[in-house]
Amino acid sequence: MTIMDTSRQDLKYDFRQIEAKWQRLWQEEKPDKVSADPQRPKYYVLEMFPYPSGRIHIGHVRNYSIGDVIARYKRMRGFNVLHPMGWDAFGLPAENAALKHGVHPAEWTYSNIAYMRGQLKAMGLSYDWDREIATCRPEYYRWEQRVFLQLLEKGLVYRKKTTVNWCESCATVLAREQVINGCCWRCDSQVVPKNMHGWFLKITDYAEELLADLDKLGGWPEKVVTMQRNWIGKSQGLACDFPLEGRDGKITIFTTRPDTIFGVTFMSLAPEHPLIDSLIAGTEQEAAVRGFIEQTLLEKQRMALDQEPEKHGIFTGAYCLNPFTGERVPIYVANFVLMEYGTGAVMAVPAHDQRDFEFARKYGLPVRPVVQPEERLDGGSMEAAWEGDGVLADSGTFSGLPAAEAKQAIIAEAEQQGFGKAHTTWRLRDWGISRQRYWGAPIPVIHCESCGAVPVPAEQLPVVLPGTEPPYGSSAPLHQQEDFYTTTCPKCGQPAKRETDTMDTFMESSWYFARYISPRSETGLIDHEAGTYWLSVDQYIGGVEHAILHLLYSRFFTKLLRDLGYLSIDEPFSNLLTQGMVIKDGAKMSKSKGNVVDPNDLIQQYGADTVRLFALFAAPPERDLEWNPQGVEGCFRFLNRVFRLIQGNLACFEEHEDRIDLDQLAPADRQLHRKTHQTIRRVTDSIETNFHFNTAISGVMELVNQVSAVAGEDAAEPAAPAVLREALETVLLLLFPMMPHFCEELWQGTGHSQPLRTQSWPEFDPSAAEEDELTIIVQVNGKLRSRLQVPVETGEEEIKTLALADERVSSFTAGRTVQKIIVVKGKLVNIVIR
RNA sequence: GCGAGAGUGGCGGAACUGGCAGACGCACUGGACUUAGGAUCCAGCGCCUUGCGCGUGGGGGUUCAACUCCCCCCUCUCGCACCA
Repeated sequence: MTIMDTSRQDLKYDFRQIEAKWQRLWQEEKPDKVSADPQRPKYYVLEMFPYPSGRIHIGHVRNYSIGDVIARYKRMRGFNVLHPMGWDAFGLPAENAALKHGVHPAEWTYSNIAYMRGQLKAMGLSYDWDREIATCRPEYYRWEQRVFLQLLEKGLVYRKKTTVNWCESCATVLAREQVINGCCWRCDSQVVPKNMHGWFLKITDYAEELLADLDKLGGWPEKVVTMQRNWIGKSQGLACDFPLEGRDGKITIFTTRPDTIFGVTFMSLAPEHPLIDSLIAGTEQEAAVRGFIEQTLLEKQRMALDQEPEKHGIFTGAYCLNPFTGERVPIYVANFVLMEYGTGAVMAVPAHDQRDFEFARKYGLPVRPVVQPEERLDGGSMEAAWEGDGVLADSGTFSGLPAAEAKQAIIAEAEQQGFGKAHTTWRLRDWGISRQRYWGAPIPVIHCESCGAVPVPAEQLPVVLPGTEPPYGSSAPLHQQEDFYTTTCPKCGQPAKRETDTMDTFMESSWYFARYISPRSETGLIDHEAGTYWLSVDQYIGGVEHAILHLLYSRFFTKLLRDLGYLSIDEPFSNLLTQGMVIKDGAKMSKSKGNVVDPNDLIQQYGADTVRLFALFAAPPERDLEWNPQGVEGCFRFLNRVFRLIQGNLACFEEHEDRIDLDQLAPADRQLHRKTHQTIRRVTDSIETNFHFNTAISGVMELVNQVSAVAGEDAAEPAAPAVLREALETVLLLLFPMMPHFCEELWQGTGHSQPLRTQSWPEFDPSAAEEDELTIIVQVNGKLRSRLQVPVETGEEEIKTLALADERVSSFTAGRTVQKIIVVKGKLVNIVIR
């Protein structure tokens, strides 16, 4: 036993030896390996899995420390805890590394995984390592391919030609988040729109449910829920046809303000609107309109995304007719109308829409108010659009109706007349999952000249990405890999070509939480029974940067997998904790800023327990954490203090007198015993209510401070051994989830035969925690003037008397009239004087 | 512009349901031990004009009592951004 053998003088907290010892043991014994057990309550805690970029960074340290405390705490509370880890292993950086260093992406990825796994183990994280997954393995993505085919069959996957963000110099499609101010995030060259075929997932079919089920996510931060709600962006209104004047055809518009339809004075089309061609063909405006469109599109491309260009447009020369009034409406092309939203055509109501208003004023178009607030609007003199509520005016039979009522009435009328209907528009787009990249999961489709896009038969799955087994082949995109590319059609047997796009890596991360349930299953994506037991994830933890993409896709996938019969849950993550960033010198850590702290160095210098403690102590988890090297030092000091404190009081562990009799305790012992139980209560509350480990830790620090005052050789009155022992054991029990190696070592060193991890979380004894004296605050006119120490049972009248008799109080009350005295039981007295 | 969150000592952060503002830690100051101290221990530590003093971004309000509730304003962070 390392501790007992050393003489007190030389005692040192040797974290290297201690951490290595316990990690070795955990590696051998696998104490955190779990299986489904319906007899026990389960708890599934999950941290967002990392991309194997090469090394763990400090944000990972924080994320996994938080998750590990929760996992260990829940185990001590008797839960059967699933706590897995894996690798989000497909992605662009591997290809970049391949280009730069000539290593195959697979080799690069697997060696990174091996290194980072070692780093995680050096942190002492309590994962069930037997469940580790890597998404780049065919054993993983074969199920994704299977799901893809099932969705294809259900019509939830489709292929279409669309405009994508294309980087010429990298020769690839970029995801929207990889386009920064119109430029490529890697090479900074201009991103251009390009029309290409791609595969899409019909997330819009689930828009309604994705929106409605946000209400079930009570355990999510409000912020994330709101962001998702905005992202989905439901708006309800009227889709309505405006027939063209003097020719066949119509313009369909969408509006959320059908109540303003009598105020339409012109029509605006997006520059990309397909109708424009036929409207202007052969007219004298043709050249001018074409020139305008060309310039607008160019401008749109060049414009930095964070500024709005001035509104401008051009008259096409054509008119359409307002279906309600038959009035002629001039048709404009306008630079602010988006083809991607609604129908690409907007009925313009300058009196009630600020953009239309600005446009109308600029081009001298009429402004006609039709929704009148109390103070009557005048189209000629208005200075801004009125977007508020009001009563309809100049609106035919609808005049006089309040706007809200008018909306419904006008929609009903349009439906009855057959030129419009109630319509809902979504901001959410279908999810384009095709990537022209090598390092991703192949899309299991074969293109045949006569049969078209043919699904790969299920029994031929997985479609394995070529060249991922050593010796590694080329990392070139799949269409350059002849033997992969060329195949035969499963339907007609003719020569055919495989799909060469791979899937967006967000696909893999959308369902990994489910694969952890039965990661080695070769018969299905998930073992149904185990899934029923373990899912959903009780606590998910990760960065807020995934608030939309990953978390929305995972919710979507959960519903897809449910509808395919794999899962029986509606939502994947019952509770979500979005941890803040780790910052240094006021800025996010980044290589370019040169303020990066390498966890490796820290663990070398202080040990994992200290680093974990600091990551938990410096800020509550949801807030940004300012990295402070001196703060780390302070945590290290704390560990050393506790170490010495326990070493100096080993004697109290030798006696095994367990009973603590409240009535027999000396006042100092009673006080320590009380503090011990108050600390248990406080730490438990901090963890249970909001995972505020920072306050939990400071609670334990207070207890340690108090023990220090009454323990050891220097103490004036040595504490009773049983009380001291209880206090010290409590310190170890409460700190264990945060600093497991340290606490296990001391637990063993103080003569316990069973490991600390098998112990239950301590229960607090309310009667032990109870105070028998109270400090009553005495205020005069609301200001603190004195304090009274009274027994708990002191009555109100007595407290009043004592307060008035208090010397410091009477110096304020002397010569004044006491107006009233307010007594708050157990807390304070406030004497109000004039 | 819209939406969300935040603003407390030199710093990170505490404060239950309206009831002691500044727990805990860092930094700093003084002392002890010491050849030495960047170890350890002890003490101090919001501000000032030192008093019926001031103080939780600013201004008002409700209240016996406000970091906490209400109104107005300022600043910062994040997200979305011409969404019809």
